[in-house]
Amino acid sequence: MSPCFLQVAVPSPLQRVFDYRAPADWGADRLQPGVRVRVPFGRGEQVGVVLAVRDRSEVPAAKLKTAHALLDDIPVLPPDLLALVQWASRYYHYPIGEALATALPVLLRRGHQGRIAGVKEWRLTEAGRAVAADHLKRAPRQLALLQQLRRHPAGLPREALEANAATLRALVDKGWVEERERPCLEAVPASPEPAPELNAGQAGAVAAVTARLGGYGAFLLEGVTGSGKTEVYMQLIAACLEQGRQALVLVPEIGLTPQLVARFRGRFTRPLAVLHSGLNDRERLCAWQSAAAGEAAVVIGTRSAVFTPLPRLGLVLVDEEHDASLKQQEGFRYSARDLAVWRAHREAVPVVLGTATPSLESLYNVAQGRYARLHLPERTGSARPPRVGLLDIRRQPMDSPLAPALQAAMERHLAAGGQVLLFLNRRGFAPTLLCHECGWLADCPRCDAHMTLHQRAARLRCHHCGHERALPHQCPGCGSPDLLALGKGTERIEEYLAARFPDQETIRIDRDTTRRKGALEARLAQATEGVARILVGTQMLAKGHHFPQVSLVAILDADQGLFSNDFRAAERLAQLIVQVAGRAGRADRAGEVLIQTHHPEHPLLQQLVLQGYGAFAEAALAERQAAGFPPFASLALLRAEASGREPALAFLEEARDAARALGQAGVQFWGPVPAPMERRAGRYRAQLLLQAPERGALQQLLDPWVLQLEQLKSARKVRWSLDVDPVDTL
DNA sequence: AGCACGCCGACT
DNA sequence: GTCGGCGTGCTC
Repeated sequence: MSPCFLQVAVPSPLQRVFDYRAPADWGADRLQPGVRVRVPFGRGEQVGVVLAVRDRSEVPAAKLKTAHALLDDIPVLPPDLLALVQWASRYYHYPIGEALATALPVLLRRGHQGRIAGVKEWRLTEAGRAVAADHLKRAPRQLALLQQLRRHPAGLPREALEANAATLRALVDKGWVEERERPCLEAVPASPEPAPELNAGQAGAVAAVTARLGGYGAFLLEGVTGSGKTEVYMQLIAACLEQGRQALVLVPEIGLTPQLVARFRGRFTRPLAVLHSGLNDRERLCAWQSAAAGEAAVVIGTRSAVFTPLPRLGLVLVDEEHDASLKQQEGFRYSARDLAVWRAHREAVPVVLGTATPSLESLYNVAQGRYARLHLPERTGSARPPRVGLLDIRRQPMDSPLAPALQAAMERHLAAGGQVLLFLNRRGFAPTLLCHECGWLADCPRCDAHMTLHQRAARLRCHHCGHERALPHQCPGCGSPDLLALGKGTERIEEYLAARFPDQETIRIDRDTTRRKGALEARLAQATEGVARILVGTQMLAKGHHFPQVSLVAILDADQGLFSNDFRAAERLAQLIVQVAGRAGRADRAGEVLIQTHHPEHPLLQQLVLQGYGAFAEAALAERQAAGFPPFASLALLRAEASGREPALAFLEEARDAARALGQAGVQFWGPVPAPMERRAGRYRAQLLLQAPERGALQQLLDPWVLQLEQLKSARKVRWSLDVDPVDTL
């Protein structure tokens, strides 16, 4: 029997794999790519994934070690998925061992073996449900836990319980609370919701994609808010399930709401698994395994769900394909959308990218004939598109954050029984605090940024590093009590509304008011029910939620997005405006959208308002082409941060020189330059941008370059990362 | 990245 | 005389 060598990807920041001897008694049939092994590494032990099994190794025998344990009988990653992660590792130039570790559920990368059948949950017993509250008058903690469990009769996992071990113990000893195991796949509905009739656009889209089931095809499904994209998704999934295959659905974090899951779950007679960031390790692995075992027929999840093994994959859907959150912004910086397309191609299944506001990349792919465009032109039912208007706020009175015309519109809509949604992408009371006497500004000591004033909390907070301090009563510089809150945030709008519309209930939805678990759901429910007539909030309010009574939407400050250094800022602003506008007038009353700006003549706003997103996108694409920016060029951004400015810049300069020395034609270098906010959380940041008209030229440079970067002496003093296809260059 | 080994300043 | 600073070398 010839000796057996394993090529193993070990989690380490090295762009390399490591060879090990396999013990002679390991069955050759179990040794396949994709199985995990426990191996000695350095002076410790690591869990790695076997990439190849060979009968020889180039590594000198003296250096070779023997693997310790084989953890899987069958590959934890099937060949298709292993290929996906390996491709992504090469494309994004992220070490294969770490890339695999990112793709696997935490428990698997720690070496967990065996199937997880269910997740442990705590719930009230019969006796616990019967107990009267006054039994626990002297034990407020126990009472609180009891009441929490009453609100969640289905049970809660341990970490969701607002109770310490002693409190829980006390209630268990009384026989009021018990632990039980719940299967992680929920029972399917006995009588699923019937599929509604489709309009012509929806039916055409469903027909086009179903015709391609069983082979690769990429589709851009473009439909305004309310045009019924979700229904198209569900009927496509139904067609896929009918063929006995599985469907993968990727959604942005913020869009994966309990309502959406419930809607999907209610429609199919096959089990659905959900993968999102709120799961604990056991829940995540359980869902993952049920997908890998072929039991879950539909997997719906956020970007990391693109790595879920699905033995009978038949369809891939990516919702809100333009959304920046589909790109991981740290560590393994992959685009879940782009990997979804690659995966669909490899596994020969259709992929559908859905959105109301396509990314310019996807529109370009349509123009190139790589994606087929499916259009849902109409809103379902009798809903009509909203009227959109620009509000010139130059020379408006400064004492109100809302232009008189907006206030009048609000009164009109409120009187007519509509809800009003005010959108401002800035939380807190005011962006900063200024001393009227000496000009002192509340700056963050650790960042090149102002601290935001939070009135109710009476704190100054840095939104970039989390640094906090008490709100000063006098200027720390000159002692003057004359401190001015500069600018406006959502909290200040809320305060203003309370004074201006005292009879209307207002609800604020931003990260500050929804930090507590379940708070977002509670507030959204309040908003949907319509008790609150005025809704004010940030981004969170713009995405995915249906407020049927909202008839007026206002964007309070469109100017932030108009003059950013980032080449994608205009695209983002346009998408945001369209998404926010989609919140208006969903039912049968026509909605109204008002955009406050100091630049009503700005071509971007003009184009968007007068001609719509399509015309905007066309113009933006022409600009990108002229400037040589994506999708007409490929970018990579090398970032560095260090304790001082110099080491970061020195590393990037050395990196740039090394790249130039590689002599790859067709790649331009911009920088290095200090990052737009150079100091953040006490660290100095800088970046070097690589731009290439041809993707291939960039990749050919990156391959050898990244290996050299690891060797640079100046790299020791910095933390660096490479971002291929960055979504923001800031 | 960790974590070793390896040479020069202020301390029990 | 040591404890420990972080410079550079390695991980099959």
